[in-house]
Amino acid sequence: MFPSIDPQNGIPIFEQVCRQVKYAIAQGAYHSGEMLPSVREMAQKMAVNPNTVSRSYRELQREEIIEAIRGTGMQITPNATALCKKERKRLIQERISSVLQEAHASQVSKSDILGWLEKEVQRLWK
Amino acid sequence: MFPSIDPQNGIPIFEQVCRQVKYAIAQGAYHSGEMLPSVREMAQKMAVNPNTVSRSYRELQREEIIEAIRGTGMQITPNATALCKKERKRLIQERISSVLQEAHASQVSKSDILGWLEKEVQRLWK
Amino acid sequence: MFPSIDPQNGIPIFEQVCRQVKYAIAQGAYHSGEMLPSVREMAQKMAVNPNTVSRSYRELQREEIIEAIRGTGMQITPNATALCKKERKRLIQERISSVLQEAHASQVSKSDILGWLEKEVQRLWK
Amino acid sequence: MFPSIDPQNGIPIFEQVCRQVKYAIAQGAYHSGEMLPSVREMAQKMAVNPNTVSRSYRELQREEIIEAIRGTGMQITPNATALCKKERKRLIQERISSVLQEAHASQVSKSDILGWLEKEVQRLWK
DNA sequence: GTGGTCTAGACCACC
DNA sequence: GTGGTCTAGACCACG
Repeated sequence: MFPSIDPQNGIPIFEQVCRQVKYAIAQGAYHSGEMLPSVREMAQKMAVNPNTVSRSYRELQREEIIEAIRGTGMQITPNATALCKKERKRLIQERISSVLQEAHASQVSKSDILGWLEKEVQRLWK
Repeated sequence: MFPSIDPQNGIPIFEQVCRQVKYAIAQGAYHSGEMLPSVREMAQKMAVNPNTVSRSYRELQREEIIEAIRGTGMQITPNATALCKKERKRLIQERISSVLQEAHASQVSKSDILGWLEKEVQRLWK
Repeated sequence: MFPSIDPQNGIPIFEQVCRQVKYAIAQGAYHSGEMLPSVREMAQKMAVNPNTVSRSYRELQREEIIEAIRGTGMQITPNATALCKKERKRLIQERISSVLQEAHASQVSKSDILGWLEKEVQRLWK
Repeated sequence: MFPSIDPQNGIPIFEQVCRQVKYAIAQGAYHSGEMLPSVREMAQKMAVNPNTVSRSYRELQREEIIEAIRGTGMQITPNATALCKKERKRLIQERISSVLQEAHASQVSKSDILGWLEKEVQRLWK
């Protein structure tokens, strides 16, 4: 279900956990009203310190993607799916914009950049 | 010549200094055999502690982009321009590949992604 | 465990720390997966500033002898022992080659040099 | 006559100049009572800053290998040849002793070390 | 003047 | 608790 995390790649572990939960929600692996695994369960699944999972959940709560049900656990909010999808889209567009801007600043020619983009798009979307 | 650095953006200052020097070399602002501004001079220009610049220069030395001439200063190596240009190209291609991969994994449709790319390329390369 | 360092012998302290760690690993005092003493601990043991130890650890990281586990400490990499042993061997062979070359260039006779070598080897290896 | 110096190898340039002069004297290229080239001349020959040659000469004077003749230049002292030869011998013996000691401390086997020594001696003294 | 090293003390994010 | 970064100020050898 969750690919495990990489403690060496510079991205904080709690951030990686957040991303994976959001990703799972955006893909429809969790739906509104479902419960997320408990902190301890999730920590074990991901081979991560429970404190770290706890921090991730706190973060997700702040973004209103999950909410704490006292004595029960963390529940996916009604608009979680929409939020996660929207965020993914925004993030991807931002990254595209930023990399193209840098390419332009580095004086990469239009034909070079179009070539690279074409190649990757072909490869991925077959 | 050098835009100043942003101490708040998460990227370590010494890393920002490295990047700016590499960028300047890639753009042809420095050529092989020229001397880089002295540690103290650069530190003042960028409003940064000399130790920080020193660390950046050490890093650039390790990457064989500059070399220290004792008692004299830091000199651009013969192949610095090639190295910097190559690195920029590699970085941009990697980022393009990675963002498109994520877009694909998020099930963005081919037409959507092509639309976004087209729009940005038009905007930047006029 | 670690003999302390000599701040007066021309070799930078951070370099001496690196060497001692590598030496300890080559001798089998540390094994893959173990944690190195923390920066602050090592600094106290060696009566050195923590920043200096930090620089040594950074260097060892670059050589892939240890890796940083965030919030946890520095861990010996899987191939650290092999790397350290190999480096020691390389260094010794280089030094032998260089001193013999200089002896030859200085027109030391073959019998003289053999005599000196024999004497030292006997003395050390009993 | 003088091989040129290497500004990148860690050994101070003034030290390299000293060594080369001593080496030349030990080899009999200069004899007692002869004059050394002037600071300016030597600096040009070696492509080095005159200040640096000056410092080397000062050093050689301190070791009583040359002496200043006012208004004339630097003269090789009567016992220069003996001193230089003796120093070379001492240096070589010290370095041999030190590297063998390190090899022993690193638990290199007697047969390994003998093999390496043999190979190098054969190669150099043919 | 140059770069290189070291110390001291501070602050940060992470686990 | 951990490592990582930054600043400040000092000292050194080199050219």
